[in-house]
Amino acid sequence: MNRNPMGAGQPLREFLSGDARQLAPLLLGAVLTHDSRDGAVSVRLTEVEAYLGPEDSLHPDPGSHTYRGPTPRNAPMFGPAGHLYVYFTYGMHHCTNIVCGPEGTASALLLRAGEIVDGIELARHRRTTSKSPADLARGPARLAKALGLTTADSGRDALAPPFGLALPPRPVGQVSSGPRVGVSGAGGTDQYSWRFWITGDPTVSQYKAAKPRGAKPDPATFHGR
DNA sequence: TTAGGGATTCCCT
DNA sequence: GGGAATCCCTAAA
Repeated sequence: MNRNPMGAGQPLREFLSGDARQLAPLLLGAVLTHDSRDGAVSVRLTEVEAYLGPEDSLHPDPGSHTYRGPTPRNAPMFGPAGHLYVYFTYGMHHCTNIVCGPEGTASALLLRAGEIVDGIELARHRRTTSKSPADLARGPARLAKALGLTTADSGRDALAPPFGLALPPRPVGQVSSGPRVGVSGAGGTDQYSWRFWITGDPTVSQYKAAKPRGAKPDPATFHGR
């Protein structure tokens, strides 16, 4: 679980300094651990989404929090790779990103879903409403909840204790991709098919089209497992 | 200072 | 399948 597919000995942080869109499929199967006071929970990532920063003028990303430049909230995304960007949304949920790209750029991978591979009892305790193991981290806010992450963790280094990230020994088999979830406007179209998931994995989140507040989801745009 | 809306989830119908 | 819950961030006045 520690070998680096980009070459033996190359530091993980350098690996993460690459293009988020290329990193996304390689991060599938990686295990993120958070060792808190209550205990450790580890999640094997099964679904991620790439978000880019404003520095690439050829490919602006209107779906990204950094589209309009740096703000206090999104500051970690401009920092070094391997750090966490955690944000609060809908008045009640937290979502977790791993920052990618060289320092100064603002790309990241949103962790959309995963499989709990360690600390399942603690994860279940945190996720009071979820019944089946597959649902514990099925969805970005669920994943953040299972790992016990909040905005207090935003900007912290995911590669150092109490966190840890281990790449899979080899890239996972079949990977699917499609438009990002919940992103309204152009950033949610198939021009930005930057959502990647392990094909057929039962922990991949349910697809829901971005809701323009009052519109119906389009069945034609279904991109599930 | 305020209004608008959100990288969602859960419960109810 | 639809709607509520609920608060923070951002932009605009």
